[in-house]
Amino acid sequence: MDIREVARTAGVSIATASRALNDRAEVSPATRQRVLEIAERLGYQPNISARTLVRRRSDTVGLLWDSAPIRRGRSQRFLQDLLVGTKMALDEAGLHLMLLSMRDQSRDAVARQARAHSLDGLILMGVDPHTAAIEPLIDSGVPTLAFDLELHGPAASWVGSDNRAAAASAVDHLADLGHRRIAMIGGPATMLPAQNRLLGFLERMRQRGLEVPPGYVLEGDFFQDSGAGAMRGLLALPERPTAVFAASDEMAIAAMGVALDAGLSVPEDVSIIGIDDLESASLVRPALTTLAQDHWALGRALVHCLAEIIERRRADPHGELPAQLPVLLPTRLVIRDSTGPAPR
Amino acid sequence: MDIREVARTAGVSIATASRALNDRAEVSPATRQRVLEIAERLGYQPNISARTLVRRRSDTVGLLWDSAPIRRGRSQRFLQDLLVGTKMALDEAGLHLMLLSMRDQSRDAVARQARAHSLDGLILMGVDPHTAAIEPLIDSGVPTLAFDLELHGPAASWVGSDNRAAAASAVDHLADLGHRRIAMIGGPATMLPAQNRLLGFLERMRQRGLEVPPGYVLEGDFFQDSGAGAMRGLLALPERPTAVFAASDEMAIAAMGVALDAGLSVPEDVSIIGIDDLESASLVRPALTTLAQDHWALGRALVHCLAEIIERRRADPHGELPAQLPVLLPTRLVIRDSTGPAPR
DNA sequence: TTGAAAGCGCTAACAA
DNA sequence: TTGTTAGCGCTTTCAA
Repeated sequence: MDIREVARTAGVSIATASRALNDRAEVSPATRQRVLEIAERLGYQPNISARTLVRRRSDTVGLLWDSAPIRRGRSQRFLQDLLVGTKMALDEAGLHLMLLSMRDQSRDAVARQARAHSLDGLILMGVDPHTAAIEPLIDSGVPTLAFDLELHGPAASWVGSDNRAAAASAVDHLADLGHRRIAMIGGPATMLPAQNRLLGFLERMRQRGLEVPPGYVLEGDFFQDSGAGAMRGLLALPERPTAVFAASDEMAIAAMGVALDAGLSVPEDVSIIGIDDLESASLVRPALTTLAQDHWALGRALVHCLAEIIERRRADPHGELPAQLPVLLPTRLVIRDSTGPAPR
Repeated sequence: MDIREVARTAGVSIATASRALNDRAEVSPATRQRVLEIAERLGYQPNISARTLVRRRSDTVGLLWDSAPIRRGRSQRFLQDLLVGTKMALDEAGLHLMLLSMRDQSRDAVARQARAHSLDGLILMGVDPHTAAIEPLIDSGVPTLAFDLELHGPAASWVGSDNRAAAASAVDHLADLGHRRIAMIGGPATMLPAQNRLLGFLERMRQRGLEVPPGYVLEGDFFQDSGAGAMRGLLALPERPTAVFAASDEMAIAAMGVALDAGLSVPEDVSIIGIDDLESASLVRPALTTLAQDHWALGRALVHCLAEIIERRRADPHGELPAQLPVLLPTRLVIRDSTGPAPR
């Protein structure tokens, strides 16, 4: 069932059938109508490969998601949520989604995959900023948008939550509750969100005149074990904090578990706040206070930017693109039961 | 940079270049070597659309995942895990993954998409068994494998956990701890896993001589709210159960929350066991005892079956396929802190 | 407004 | 072992 069959049945040429099917202007209403009806009746479905081959665009976006951490047993909940949000947004934009793998580790593997599949654009999530693959990708000029990864290039940009502001809100929330000894369990120093969360934390602590004693800032890796380990360190301190801000819900929940197991009450003895708003956050007892990242909004924002770059590229393949600014979305403070007034 | 360029540079015909690139036997080692080197040097990357068009296969599998529940705010953690497991397995099998959407609700939308993209196979997850789209899909003859959905056809089959055995294990575990008043919060009656979990529960209860009083079997929908609601019902019973088996971790965790909020101790007053082994299960306090579904193994099993059907199809496009049997994988009892000896 | 024809980049049948 | 050639199904000039 191809376009030839449709054309023959409708008694027109293939060219005309194509024009009608693609809603081109130069075809007469009557003809268009007839072709469309016949295509419908015959169950005609255009062959995407043929179309992509000749149009040199696929209406498909590739998504690169480094699954190595998951392979090592770390779950990356948040990225999974992000994936869902992004998929929805792509659906709305009429773009297909191809999941790419990072198995091929060669420098330009990604750019090559993009070319091979005639991908219109690329999305990066959970990709290490030091991956050698990024530079050739930027150079290739394929429209690319990343989550939480500073990407700058002629057709590249990035989207993320405003982590600095988020961390500041966390400090504000705790400080407003009367806490003065506030510790932070940070993320890996190489990652942008971790950097900004730390920055926002330190900044706001200073602004509010709160000290950060030695040992009060620990580096985790966003995953539970590191959160638990850090919390044990915090509890062993001669003067332990009355509140802890963890740079991920996963670490926050693990930290809370350690506190509970140590016989402390949360939030009576120690308040804990996370960031992400994973589903687990509302499931655990006490339910976790956290800064919610809106993965739907992030997905939409990303797809929006990407679609715009693609559109611009199409309109003028070699023109200058206006510099793309990163989009930073606000987080939302969700107060649950793991934070309360400072003890005494 | 196309195959013509490679051929010209190597001083051979396009056909020979193609043969060398595709590792065909009829090409001389010297020629092959030369072509490969030149392709490498030129950064040649075959155009997938062109290849798909002529070969009529794409080495790509489509994954259909009904995101409507997520759109309604239900998370489907387990499917997300399954997606990850499946993606890994596909990578290993050298298959690309295309995420399909169910936006187009017409009966044969899926089969059409499969044809349009020349997809080699299809994976269904979280798809309602009553969806009208399934029948035309089966009829279309596209190799299709589903999770937790009885699919039978010339090139279709399915994979899932052995839910009946899983439920039986749950009963055994609780009964071994001395529980006699065991209730169950089931899943939606239309869904296969829910049916089998209920069946396994009732069967094993009978086998062990345990009664199931009226009101002891409640129907939920796998999501948290229904678990909480059901638990409230159970606690309101004149003689409340000492143990509850919930047909999903999400319901189990919510049920546990209700019990805790009602001032009961878990597992001292009531034991709770779930099924899935979501990440949250190990995060909540008390940590949830559950029956773990191995999503990696499920993914691998599914991809294995699918690849086999695809292979067979290729070898003999119109031959009879041997009847595919569904693959049922065992679950694993993970004993944590939410189950304990029966009270008194 | 329509049709004829070229060609997107590749594979594979056939011939040499 | 290699080359010539005919398409795969579609879009898009160009001419009518």
